[in-house]
Formats: sequence, C-alpha cells, structure tokens
Amino acid sequence: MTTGTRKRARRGEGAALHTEILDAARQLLAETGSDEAVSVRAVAERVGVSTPSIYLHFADKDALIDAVCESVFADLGQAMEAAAEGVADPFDALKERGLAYVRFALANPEHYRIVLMSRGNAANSAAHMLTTSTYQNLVESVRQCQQAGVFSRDSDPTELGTSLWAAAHGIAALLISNPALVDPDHQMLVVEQVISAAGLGLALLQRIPQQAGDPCPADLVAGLDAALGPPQAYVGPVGS
Amino acid sequence: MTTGTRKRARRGEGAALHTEILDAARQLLAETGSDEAVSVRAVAERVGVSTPSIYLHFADKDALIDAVCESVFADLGQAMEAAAEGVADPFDALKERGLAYVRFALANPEHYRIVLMSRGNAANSAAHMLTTSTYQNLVESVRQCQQAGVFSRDSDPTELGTSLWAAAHGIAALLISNPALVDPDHQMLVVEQVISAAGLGLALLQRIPQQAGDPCPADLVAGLDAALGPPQAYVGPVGS
DNA sequence: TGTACATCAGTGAACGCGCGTTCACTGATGTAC
DNA sequence: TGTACATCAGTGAACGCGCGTTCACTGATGTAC
Repeated sequence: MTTGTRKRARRGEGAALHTEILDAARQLLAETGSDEAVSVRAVAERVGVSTPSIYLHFADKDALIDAVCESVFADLGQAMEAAAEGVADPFDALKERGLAYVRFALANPEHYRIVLMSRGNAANSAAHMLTTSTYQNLVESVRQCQQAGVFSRDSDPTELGTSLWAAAHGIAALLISNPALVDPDHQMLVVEQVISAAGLGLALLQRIPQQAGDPCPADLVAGLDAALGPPQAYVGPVGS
Repeated sequence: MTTGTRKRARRGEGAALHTEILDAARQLLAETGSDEAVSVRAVAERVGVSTPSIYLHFADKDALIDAVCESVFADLGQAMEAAAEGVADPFDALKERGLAYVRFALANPEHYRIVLMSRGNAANSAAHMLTTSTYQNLVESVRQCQQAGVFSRDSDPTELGTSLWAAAHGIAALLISNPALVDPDHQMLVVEQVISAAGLGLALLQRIPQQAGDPCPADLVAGLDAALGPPQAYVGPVGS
C-alpha cells in the first residue's frame, strides 16, 4: 500500500527525506500521542515511501523517536525564550518562561507527553537534558533572579530551576492527562496561580528563619497577615 | 510452560485467584513499569495458571490494568492519610500529605508511573478521580486550611487542591523520569522545598493586592525583604 | 450409603494481527573514458 | 558526443515475534435421589 507519489531524491539529497520522515513522525505523534502508535510502517506511509526506506535515514525506530523528541524539546525551549524576550525584570522573565512552558505543553499535548511524560527516550534523560540550551536558559534565568536579590546567591540555581520546573511540569502533566480537572475558563488562571506560587513560594521560603527550629505554621500565617493583610481569593493579574 | 503448582480452587473460592492475579500484576508492574510490558501471559505465568484463566476473573486486559490502578491509587490515599493523622495544625497536615504523596511515588515509581503518568486507564480520569476518597481527603485538608485562615474562604478548595497536587505531581514525576536530576542526598530536601513553596506561595499570592494593577515584582520582593529580611539558601526544616 | 449427574474452575492449542527488521533486488542518476 | 559502468536511493516480499483473545475440552467438586 505504498503510494509511490514521491519522486526519488537526486544524489546527495537524501537529507530531504530525512526531514520529511521527521515531520511525518511528529505529525503522527500529534495525532496519536503515543510512541507505540507511531509505527515505522505508519511513518513510511505518511511520507509516501516504502517501509524499509526509513532505515536508510534512521538506524532504528528508537533513533527516529529520539530525533522527534529532540526537535520538540528544542521548540519548547524556543517558545520559552520568545516569551521572555524583552522582559526587563528577571522575576517577571522567569514567570513568562514558566507560562510559555505550560502553554506549549497544552498546545502540543501529545508531543509534550512523549518527550516529558513517557519513559526511555534519550532526550528525556538527565545527563542529556542538563546540557540542552532549553535547560541552561532556565538556569540562567534563575541566576539573574539571584543577582536581582529575589533568591539567595548562596542557593544552587539548578536546584531552584528544578523546583520551578517541577511546578510547571506538574500542572502541565495533570491538565494533559486530565483536562476536565479544572473548568476550561479557569484553566489558564490555575496555571498562572501555580507558576506564580512556585516562584513566590521559593522566595518566601528563603526568608523564613531556619535556625531556631520550625516557626510554627500558625505564627507564620499570622506574620503574613500582619504584614500583608488577610487572604483574598485569587482572581489573577489584571494584565492577562 | 504453565507451572501447574497451584491447586484448583474450591467452589465459590474463585475470588482468591482474583486477588492473586491482581497481586501478580502489581508485582510485574513494579518490576517493569509499563502496562505494555505486563502481558496477560506474563501475569498468568507469575500466578502459576494458564493464560485463559485470567479471563475467568477479568473481562480483558484493560479491566485488569484498571483494577491494578484502582488499588495503587487507594494505597496512595492511605499513605497520605496515615501521614496526616494526628497532625493538629491544618497547614502542617496539608504539607505532610504532600510529602507522603511524593514519598509514595518515589518508593513505588513504576506503580506511580502507570497510574498517574500514563494515558488511558479508567482510574486516571477526571470524572472518576474527583470521586475518590484520596482526592476528597485532599480537598477536605485544604478546606480546613481555609477555616484556619491560611487560605481565603472565598477560594474554590478543589482549585487550590489541584494547584497543590500539581506541585507534588511535578516533582514526583520529574524525579521518577529522571532520578539523576538532583543529587540523591538533596532529593528529599528539594521535594520538601517544592511542597512547602507551593503551599506558602499560594498563601502569599492571596495576600498580594490584585485590584490596583500588578504590583511590580521588584516592589514585591522589596516588601518581602522589608518584612522578613533578605533571602537565605534553604537548608530545610530543623525537624526532618 | 452409593451412584449418576450438573456445575464450573481451569486448560491446551490455535486464531489473526501488527510490529520491527532484513535481504536480495531495481532502476534512475551521475561519471570515466 | 556516445557508451559502459559504478553508485546509491528506494523497493517488495518475507522473517520471526509476542501479543490479546477464543474455543472446545477436562476433570475435580459438590448435589440429588
């Protein structure tokens, strides 16, 4: 059932098919959302080429899936950078990155799922991830917040970055697995709440005295009330 | 290759095999961590029974996997309740629930993975999840924090619960996918930081004036500094 | 108490399926002379 | 300019595999008389 509509590549133009295969795999992934469902056969058919042709361009199925993950992860990083571009305040920039992260995840749920919610692809491995510019940019963003006095300069920026990442990943993953968990109208509000709370919470946590035993939580809350007033239901920032 | 070591159940004792199958599936899942890897054949062999016997107790493979998820999710809920038991302060109790959640996830990574990180099992569906006591207990815990003045009484407790859940799920999922992301010695410290920051962050967020436009983040941080002093690197609560 | 029979937990063998991968091949493209 | 040849992108058919599931069966257990 090969379609045969494709023209054969000229000498040295094999790279074109390489890209087409990658794109087709991404497409298929977006439609099905599972690497199990993206079969070598299906990719070949989508491209309009015979199944064994895939092996001319990728060593095996894993290599293909890994390449897809790599490219999705790079796009995620780009979305984050674009969102932070031109934002002067580093704490704001950090938040924008976080929001862009979740926006990307919700806009590309099936891609996000395979890159960050499934097991055993090379892209999703600590050793590799820590070297990506996507992650390095996040850490750099945290570092700028440390310089600006939001977080302590004595903290490990990668550790803070991981904590913030966890918040973004958590709400993204939860909403992807379970879109009905929150009312669609409130969805971005909840996302924003989670992202903001993670950043503010870490900043606050670093300002609570740790030496003299746990300040009891009731006192802590009383302190917040004294300084800032009683809590109000969150209705989101005016600007969004 | 059926082992045949089992004795046949007496009349009306079919339920025993039902339980044995469930346990074997959980065992297998813990070893492999993927519902794809848990095959009906493998489960049958583990129990010491022929493959078709499984169908005497479960309609099909999905029903079996769903039953496993159900039971894991119930255990998770129990772990959370046990951790919160006897903790007087509701904000503390909420935190203990969160810590227990992540501890359970890290102790049972493969079980956690299939219940909360994979797609398409009945247990992991919003409609069902919202009715579980595991989730209801979390919401109740949030509600008690509202009564105690930690969070506004005007907030939606399920929405706050979801936000807190996101933080716990995020760090759990990240560390399960990627254990090397943080130094093992710091692992629980990071977890605690994320959980605490989520709770504190939401409490703080509700105390920031929202009417008169965004308070600019620099002012916000300056306010924290004025009230509480400059940030210090987090070294964790004394008590843990 | 003994025997014929119904019940039902569990079995062995087979089904069709889609998968990743391999292999010997074809035939258009470019090159050497 | 023409021809023989090397190259290499792409193919068709087949491989073995493990899977979920079905089906006609077996034989121990309990029951009716």
